Amino acid sequence: MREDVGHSVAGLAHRVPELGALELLLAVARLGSLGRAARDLGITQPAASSRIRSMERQLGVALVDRSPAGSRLTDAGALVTDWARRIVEAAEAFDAGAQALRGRRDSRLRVAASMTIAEYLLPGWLIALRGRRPDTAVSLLAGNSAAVVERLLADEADLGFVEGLSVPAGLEEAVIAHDRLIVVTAPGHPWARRRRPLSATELASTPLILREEGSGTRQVLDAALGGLARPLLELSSTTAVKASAVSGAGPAVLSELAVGEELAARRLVSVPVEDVRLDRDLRAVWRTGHRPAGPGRDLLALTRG
Amino acid sequence: MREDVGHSVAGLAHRVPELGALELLLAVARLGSLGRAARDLGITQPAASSRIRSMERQLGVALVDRSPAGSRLTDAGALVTDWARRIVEAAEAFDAGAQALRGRRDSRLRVAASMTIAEYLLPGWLIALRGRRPDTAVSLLAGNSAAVVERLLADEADLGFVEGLSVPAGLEEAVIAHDRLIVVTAPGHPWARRRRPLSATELASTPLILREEGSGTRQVLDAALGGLARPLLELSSTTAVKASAVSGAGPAVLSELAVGEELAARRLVSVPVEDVRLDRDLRAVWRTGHRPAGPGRDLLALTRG
DNA sequence: CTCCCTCATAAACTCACCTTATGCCCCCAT
DNA sequence: ATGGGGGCATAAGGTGAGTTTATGAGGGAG
Repeated sequence: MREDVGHSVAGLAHRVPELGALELLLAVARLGSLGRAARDLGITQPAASSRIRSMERQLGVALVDRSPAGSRLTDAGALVTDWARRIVEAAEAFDAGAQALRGRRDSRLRVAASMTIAEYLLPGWLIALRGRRPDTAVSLLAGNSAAVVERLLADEADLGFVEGLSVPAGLEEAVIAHDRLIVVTAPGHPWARRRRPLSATELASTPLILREEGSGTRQVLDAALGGLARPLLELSSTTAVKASAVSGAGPAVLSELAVGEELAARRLVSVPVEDVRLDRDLRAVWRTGHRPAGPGRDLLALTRG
Repeated sequence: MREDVGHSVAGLAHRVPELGALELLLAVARLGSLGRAARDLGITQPAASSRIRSMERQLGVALVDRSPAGSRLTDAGALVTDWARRIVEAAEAFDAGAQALRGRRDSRLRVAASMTIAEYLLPGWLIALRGRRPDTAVSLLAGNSAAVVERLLADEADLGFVEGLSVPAGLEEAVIAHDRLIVVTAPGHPWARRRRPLSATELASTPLILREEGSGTRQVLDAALGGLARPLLELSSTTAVKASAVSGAGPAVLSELAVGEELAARRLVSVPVEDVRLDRDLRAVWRTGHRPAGPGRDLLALTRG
């Protein structure tokens, strides 16, 4: 369990420039001059010059070509800048989420969302919403589907997002997207090299790494297999399930949303399945008669294909 | 063009904890105690305590429940930790790429890759490779397909990755994955609401935001349309094309790899197309008779589905 | 009851980063 | 030719965040 993503190379922070430096690099790429980039970030030109220089020293690569006419990225600099952009985008998602989490009850828009949606989708939506309505304060409350429903009925949230199967009474809903559970294993597992799809009975008779009973993910799987899922491990967070699967503990069943990066990096491999309905809808929900208006309506519009 | 990802909220770095703090938070989540997390990162327990505390102050949310038996994440803390993990993973990719970029000629494995692959796929592969062969030093050279071929033939690289259509002489190859070009627009564009797929003639008769002539992306599009692609803008980097499309300048044609996040966050919308072959293969290439052995063979194995 | 592990607090030190104040270089316009 | 302005680099000084060491308080297990 200690051999996964967080495997303590102990010093990532010393080998990767800090966020401010990466932002500065992006600004230089965008504006074409150290001085303009500095002004853009509200620091002085010598500070920018020094920061870029120490980043180049740290990485051991020249990033920008300085000239009396301005500064342009080197080839290596362009590549580094693109990698840096990924970090900064993740940081923007973090920031959007964190602001909503801190948001007080007097926010213009009170959102309640299930963990999976809050984790993987909502930050992106909030960034898009901020692009359209920069002055909207959003507050976020994350919990399981039952908690979301409760908040809505108590009028403590204007708009909710859930992934369960159930259609609660007293609420209206709209399907906004589809999700699918998939079976994944570490690349070394025998199933990783399977060509023939797994059957429902095979899946039901194999011990799996699963979320705990009561979670949306588990509900869907149990329903699909007729309540027969046999747990090898029962863990209470998507992340813990992923970590176990990556470390080779066994096959796991998870939302497609949760494993995109792991599949791309081949830390996990998807195993084909047949004869099992693992699709599920993601729904927006609100109190009957209180269809969201204003910013809520905008957010809802963003989430629909 | 200034209204995109890098839109200078000027202070992201002041609102997002720095990488060291995020790593610390992940360690606390993993190890269940501030002290153990501190030891894991090679700092003292008071330093960890203080850092977590200032992070909580910065975010305005309690992240961990302290008890004499240890520390566990709060609900909000679990969410924040998951968002933080995304940043740290992007930083790990950055680090893996940067190390390879700095790598000297005496590295055990010399890789040459096209920009798109170096940008989006290679860092993940390098992380996976490091997991299997921790002591392998990799050097990376990124350029267009022609440069990759040149390096291989001059024996300045052991293994290359290209996305072009061509099959160069003197080299052997293996298809490792498939990529697809897609048409994207900002959500406000009329095409974003189309249901009927675009025809080849429609695509060819509409001015598009494109990569420059000579790029792999442009080659594939020109071939698919019979050399008729009409540029609205010609830009020399994938990033610039994306930024223009996001800001609503017009429809763009880009690799699927490049726009995953933008599609997920609805900054861009994919437009269906019919009767146009926009698929392309991603290939590993090496000098005839010099099929990679050792670490190169491992990397090759990683990249194949 | 005692030992150990947990976390918090206080005081002193370090050092990375910023600002201010320069200087040099180049291009352009007068 | 000759300022003026934009570009970057360097030097010197200040400030603050993060670190360590030292210590104390609380709870659980043997």
